[in-house]
Amino acid sequence: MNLKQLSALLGLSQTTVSRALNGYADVSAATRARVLAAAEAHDYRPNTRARALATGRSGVIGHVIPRINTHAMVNPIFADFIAGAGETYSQAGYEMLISVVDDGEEEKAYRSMKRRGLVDGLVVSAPRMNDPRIALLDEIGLPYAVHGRATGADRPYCWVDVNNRRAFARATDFLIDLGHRRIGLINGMETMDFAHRRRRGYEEALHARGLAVDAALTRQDEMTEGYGWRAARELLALPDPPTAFLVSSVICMLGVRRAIEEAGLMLGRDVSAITHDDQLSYLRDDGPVPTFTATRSSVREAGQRLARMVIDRIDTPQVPHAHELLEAELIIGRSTGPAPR
Amino acid sequence: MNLKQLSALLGLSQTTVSRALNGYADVSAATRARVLAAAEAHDYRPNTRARALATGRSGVIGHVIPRINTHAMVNPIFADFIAGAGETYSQAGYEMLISVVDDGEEEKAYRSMKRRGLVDGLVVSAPRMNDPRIALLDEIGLPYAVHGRATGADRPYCWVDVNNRRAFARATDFLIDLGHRRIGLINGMETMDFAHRRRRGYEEALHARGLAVDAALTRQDEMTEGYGWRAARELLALPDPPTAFLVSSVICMLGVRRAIEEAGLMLGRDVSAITHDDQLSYLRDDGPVPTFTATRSSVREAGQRLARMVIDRIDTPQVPHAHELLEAELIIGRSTGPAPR
DNA sequence: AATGCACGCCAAAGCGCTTTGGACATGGTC
DNA sequence: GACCATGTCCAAAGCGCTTTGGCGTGCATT
Repeated sequence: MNLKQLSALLGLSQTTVSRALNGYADVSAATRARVLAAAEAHDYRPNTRARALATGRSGVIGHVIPRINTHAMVNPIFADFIAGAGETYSQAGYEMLISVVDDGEEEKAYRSMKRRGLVDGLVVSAPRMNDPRIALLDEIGLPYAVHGRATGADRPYCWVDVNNRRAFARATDFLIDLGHRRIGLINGMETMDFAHRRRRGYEEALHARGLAVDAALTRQDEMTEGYGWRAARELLALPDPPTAFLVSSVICMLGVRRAIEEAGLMLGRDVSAITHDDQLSYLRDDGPVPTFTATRSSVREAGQRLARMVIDRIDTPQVPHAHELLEAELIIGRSTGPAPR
Repeated sequence: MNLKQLSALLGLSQTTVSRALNGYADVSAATRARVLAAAEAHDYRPNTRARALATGRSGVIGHVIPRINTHAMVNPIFADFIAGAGETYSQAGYEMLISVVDDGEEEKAYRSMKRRGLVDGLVVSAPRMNDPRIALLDEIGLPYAVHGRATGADRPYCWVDVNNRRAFARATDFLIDLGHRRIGLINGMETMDFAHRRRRGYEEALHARGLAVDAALTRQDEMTEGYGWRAARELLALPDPPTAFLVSSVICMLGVRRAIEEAGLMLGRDVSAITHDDQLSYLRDDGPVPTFTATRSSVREAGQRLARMVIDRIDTPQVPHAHELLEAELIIGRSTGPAPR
């Protein structure tokens, strides 16, 4: 059933049926009701491609995921982020397109998407420091919003981000309050903007309390369980080991806990640790008293908000760039306690 | 730059330019070369929507992810699976569309996708026992392929699956060879087809060696770290506890290891455990000697193969339904050893 | 009676591509 | 010289929508 058939059936022109369906005012109430009823009865859905061609809008928003080498680490937060964004898209009548492109082909991919009219807008993920994609997309002229910020980008752009700096500053502060003086940082890759900000929060909090930053106590790498374990093991083996850790993700934290327990220590008593918790659905930690003390912020919610933001950007490009800074909650669990003396 | 402009520029008709670009034979070599050069020079890309409308094919393949309640557990293998499928799609010139739909709306979503001409084909994930989606998609007439099988589906369909039954049978057998007689099964939800098959493999292997299945030694649930920990803890607390475990995923396994270590036991010496390993990129365990003994099969590769399969299905629907049964490797790591006596 | 104005509807022109069904040369066959 | 096959190219007709511009009709205004 297409528009032509539907309008023939109703004895109306395609114009009128189309306008009735799309809510134009110049259709009488009676006619609109008839049209709506018939559309419903025959389960009519306008053909997406034809509509896209006619309107010049595809109703699709793209997410580009770069494929680094062949052994790309897929971001563990990807699934939940996508789920969140996807929910919002569905509600708003948009579709989500995911494009896996070889690293280095990203620019080509963006340009191609624009030229082919494939998408109305884009979501940019995992911004790095001075991320070049922002200037690029402005040049290409594709609406977009960024999940995170790109320190060094000197132009305005839309973003949703967690206040990573403050989250890690608060967490550090909390540990200091508990009497910890040597605090290890098991960070993500600091070329990633979020990790950079977390380090800043950590360092600022230490300074504010008159504590020196000891480079020997910090690590950065891709956030796997194995990395958490290795890093914590190494740090615990130092002559003057840290009594507490800041950890960048729950997966990492699982490794940290393992290293602590292997060392015959007890998490939350002998050694404290706070992790950032993105609330990944397959790593939920929300009993009455959570296992881990954490700076918590739902990446799924970030996905929802970011989706909304791109849509707004597409609908009203003239509005100034929107920002949303989500504050992470500091959730007290069983992995922290007073510094042992 | 669109086709009209490009052909005007070349002094050719749109027909000829289009046919030159699309490799038709009735274009002279010289003309084709000219067209190709001009297209390259102006970075011409045919408008996807117009082409889709003209050809009746969208060049898009859909992945539907159902959103169960609000607290949907997003599948942890989702990201790697998507990455694999996405790679194949890019190479084949297809795009991937991901649609998050409320549970219960799935049928409506499929029908709508068909009517709107949104996608040329679909990938069905996480099949349950007697999954109704298979009959539904046949009725709707949308090409598809299934990631996994649906026990009870009585019609032919395309699928890619891991030989879960054999993998778990082999793992069980291996543990029996090591002298284990009481083997616990920490399974996924057995409404899921893969979990059902794993249990079958486990039971068959026990029977084949004359061992009885002890229902008290098996568990099923969503595969989280916490579940692995709880299940292993409970089982270890039994009067006659298992000396070995079969575990359904690496995330679960992390919890199992924790429970074992908390109990003061050593994994691989006092208690053995084998997990299934989907080779998730953020949970890689591939040192020279892996931490975990595992039945290993790359979900990313499954994504690649499944993508290829849907594409083939779209291109040549008349061909009989394809199947691919991937055998999991049994990788010996440090989490297994002879049964203590 | 002439004018103006909503109101409700429609014909037709796109959107940018693909594809059908020729048209026109050229050259070889009989 | 008539005929046919072959090689190149093209005009025009869609694909299924949206949107522009306009056409009647009836009613209030002048």
